[in-house]
Amino acid sequence: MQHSKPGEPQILIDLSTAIIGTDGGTFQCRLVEDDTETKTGRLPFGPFVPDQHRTMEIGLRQWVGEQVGVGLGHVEQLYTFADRGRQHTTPGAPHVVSVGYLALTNQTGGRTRAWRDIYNFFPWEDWRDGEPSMLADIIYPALDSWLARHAERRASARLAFGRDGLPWGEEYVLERYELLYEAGLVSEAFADGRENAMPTPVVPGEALQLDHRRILATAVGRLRAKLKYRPVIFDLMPQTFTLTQLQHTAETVLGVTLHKQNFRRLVEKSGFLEATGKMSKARGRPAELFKFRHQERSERPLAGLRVSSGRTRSSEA
Amino acid sequence: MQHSKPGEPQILIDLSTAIIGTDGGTFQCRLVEDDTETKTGRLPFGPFVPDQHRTMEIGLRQWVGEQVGVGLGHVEQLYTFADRGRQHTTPGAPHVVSVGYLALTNQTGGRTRAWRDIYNFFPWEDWRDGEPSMLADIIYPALDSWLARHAERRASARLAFGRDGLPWGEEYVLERYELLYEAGLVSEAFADGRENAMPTPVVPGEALQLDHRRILATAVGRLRAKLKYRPVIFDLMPQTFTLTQLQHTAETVLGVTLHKQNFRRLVEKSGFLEATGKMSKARGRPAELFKFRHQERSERPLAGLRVSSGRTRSSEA
DNA sequence: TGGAATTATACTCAATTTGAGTATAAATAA
DNA sequence: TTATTTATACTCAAATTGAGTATAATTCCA
Repeated sequence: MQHSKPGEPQILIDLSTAIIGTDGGTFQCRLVEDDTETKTGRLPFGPFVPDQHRTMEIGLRQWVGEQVGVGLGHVEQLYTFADRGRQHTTPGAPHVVSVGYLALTNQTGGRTRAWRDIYNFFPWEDWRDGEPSMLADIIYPALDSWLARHAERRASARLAFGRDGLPWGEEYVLERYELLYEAGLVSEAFADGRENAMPTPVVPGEALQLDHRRILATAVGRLRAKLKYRPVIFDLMPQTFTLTQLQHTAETVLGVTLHKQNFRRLVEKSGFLEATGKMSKARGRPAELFKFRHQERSERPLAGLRVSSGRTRSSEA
Repeated sequence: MQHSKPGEPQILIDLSTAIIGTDGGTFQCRLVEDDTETKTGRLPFGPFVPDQHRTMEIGLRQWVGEQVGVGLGHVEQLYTFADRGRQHTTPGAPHVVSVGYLALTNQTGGRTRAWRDIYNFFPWEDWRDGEPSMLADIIYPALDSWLARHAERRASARLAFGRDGLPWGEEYVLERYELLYEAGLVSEAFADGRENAMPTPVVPGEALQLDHRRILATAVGRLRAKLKYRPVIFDLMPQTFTLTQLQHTAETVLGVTLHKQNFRRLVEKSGFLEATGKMSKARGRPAELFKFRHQERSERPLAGLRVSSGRTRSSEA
């Protein structure tokens, strides 16, 4: 019950934000541009300074504003990571705890270097064209060989990766990343000094600085789960949009394809949409433009968006 | 991107754990017994000391072990609270951030002073005998008068409390508590020096020290939500149990009554239960004793436990 | 100019799940 | 022995879901 006495090592809190948006079928995360070309990317982050920041959200908005200047919609706290040896590890330095946040935006900056495709960091998470072949080719063999020495983790691996006939749960993004980390299959596992040599095989997928890829995995997992019971998808949409655009956004986030007619039925029944009367001009038959009814936001869960994972893109008629 | 320089005020992290169990229809939380009779209760908590605790969970297990000595089942991080002025507020003292945890146990100590009924702290959350009359009698009038001056919070209040024909969502425990706090209707709102005099009416319900009632509200909300998609309920059950006991536990946690026959159907179909062949000895017809299949735990979501809120206890045939 | 291709939208239908019962069985209490 | 209590089995209509087929309104291009 006593608090730590003066003289004990200081604790520092970093606020790190995964800013997520979509842009025409790509799933994007905003990185900071201040790094040299050769270094791995990083999320916007900075210390929580209680004297300046009445709440952590105020602090994070300051760092986001200064470092990337993106307007944020929905913001939510994800998780607080504090394991020793998973982030900054200068000996003697204060211990750094990082509080991860998810922020959604509908202003993605197209294809600048700063907006990066999230599936670059987690290529095994994109099932829109069917099961990524890297799972069977690289990940499962490597994971199985590790599991042979770590039988106690087998049940977690079955659930996370949907082995032995279990379904692939698209929301277990963090669980999958953590297992790969634990198995030494992502390069961050070796930046921490847990082991010395970085062995092959390391699974494809770009790394990020510090524990930022872990925070991003948490963000994606949370967003995928939340999409199914809260109307957060509209924070990713422009003012008006067609039902197909809405569906593509959902598919981009979830990493699976959906059944078009049923998606339509679900979303129309939900009561969140208001027809604008205007039409989109595109290739085939024009689609009606809808907008989100903000008044309804707080009301209904938009239950569903239940994945009825249609065909994959490649197998479409 | 720079970290805080030496000389800035120190940050302290408190790890606070809401240990939850059930005991024959009461919903219990473990408090620490070291307080004098007159003081409000508190959760087990203590500082996170990075040099001693490799992870926060290790730290919390230490404080729980020392302060209450309860064996923990499922443990999960809830949220990190850091708002200035919502906890310790000695000026000049280090800023305290608290990380709240939920822990489940099946060893409740009966009716000691240390195991307290959670609905003492949130009496408006127990709908097993129908809507608590205090809502219409005390809470809604007080809340409405506050909302008249804070129209921007009206939508949140409608969702949290299920006004205007919206359903009561039993998982919005934190949202309801936060609104009552914001409206100045719980006594903790005045311990912080935000306002000086503590006005009446203050809503019924016992307070806890620091921000512990807020952490407990987070815990209950999370548990209620999680019950619907993960088999956490079994962490609250003894080794073997009848279906009725299982149902009573679910009702106790959710604060509503369930339709017996449908609960049975749901739970039998889930595949989590294994009949032991033994029978319980009680008043009416003996019930079969079941046990939880641990191997299945990781596999299925126990989808459902969908509240089909049967009759209230009082209106039963 | 007139299909072919493309995209949007409407509608169907069987299987499953849900909500709300009724009916019956096996014990104890009086 | 009968009432009371509790457990369990079964029914049935309504709603939801999964997976289509059918048709409409455009542009593309030969």
